[in-house]
Amino acid sequence: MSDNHAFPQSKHDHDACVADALDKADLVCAQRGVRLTPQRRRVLEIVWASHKPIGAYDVLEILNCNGGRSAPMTVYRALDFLMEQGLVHRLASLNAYLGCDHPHEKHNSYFLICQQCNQAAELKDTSIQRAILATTKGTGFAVQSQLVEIQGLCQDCQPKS
Amino acid sequence: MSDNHAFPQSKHDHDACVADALDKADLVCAQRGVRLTPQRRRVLEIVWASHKPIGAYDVLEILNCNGGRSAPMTVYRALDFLMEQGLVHRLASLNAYLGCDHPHEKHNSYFLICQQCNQAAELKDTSIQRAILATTKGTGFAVQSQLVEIQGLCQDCQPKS
DNA sequence: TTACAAAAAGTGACTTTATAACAGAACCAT
DNA sequence: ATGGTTCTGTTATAAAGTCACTTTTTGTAA
Repeated sequence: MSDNHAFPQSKHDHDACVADALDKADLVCAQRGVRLTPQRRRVLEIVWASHKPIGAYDVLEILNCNGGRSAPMTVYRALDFLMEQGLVHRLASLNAYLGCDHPHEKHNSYFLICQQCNQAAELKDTSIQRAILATTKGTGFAVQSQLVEIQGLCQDCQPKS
Repeated sequence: MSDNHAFPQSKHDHDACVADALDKADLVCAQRGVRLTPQRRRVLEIVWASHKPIGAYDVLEILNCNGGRSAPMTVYRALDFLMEQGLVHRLASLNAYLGCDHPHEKHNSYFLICQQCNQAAELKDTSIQRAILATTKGTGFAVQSQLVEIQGLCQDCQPKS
């Protein structure tokens, strides 16, 4: 079993992982000529640091934990920017946000969400995409975007046999 | 192109369609020994009558339009029951509810949502399901349920060539 | 047939999630 | 420097959903 696109390992270096994501973000924003301002960077950092889908108001709470007084709009604006740039994704079934680890490329991603530990994994695979296109073909529907969120139990949370 | 599982035709008999759905609902509830009370039946009727995904508060408004005084809980409780029985589905990307036209059988459905006319179609197809299972296989993830919502333009709303 | 427990509905306050609208500050290209 | 654009602050409010408790209805069984 490869660890490619899988759930974050329980024993990995969170800090390095977050730092890496921020580096990537700096890079793609510089390349695109958009501004990863301190606010936006801080929100991205918080989302990544949680290492699982996190709600906007939870982000806000962390943002304000040192006496800050930011309002919800601040967080939503930052999240909107980050989503536009593909740096975070929104999980509609959780009303929560998750850092994306390959923001440099356009992709149709879908998500595995563990109902036990609340971790989520983003998978990048074309077979579902192909199945969707094949299935909708006969309907005359013009696909623009898709939302695929799969609930279940990750390997670590399954009852051991 | 078949009209099987497609968008509702613009010129179909809404009333008959709703009546049919209610008949089916009566039947499946009777078979299962659960109670499709007047409230629940009325909410189901409203959802069906809209013929497109409808929000809980919009249901409430219709429910109350003749001087009723129902509270949100009333609607949410009815919707919860209807979802348990597979009589309606919730579209997470819209926070809206849609009547299901084949409540008698268990099914993994997915949805085409037109961004123009806001109609939605429920598709029942196993190829996406198979693709999901095939893709998740290597991850050790145990799939329990899935959410597939596809945004785009239905045939009627596409720019004509 | 009445009495009782379970299921359903009523009620009001409340929580969570998200947006609107407008004012002020920072940035940056000329 | 200055003026437009982008970003942020701020207040209020909308939209979606839940909690906790009460009352009513309903099916069942003594």
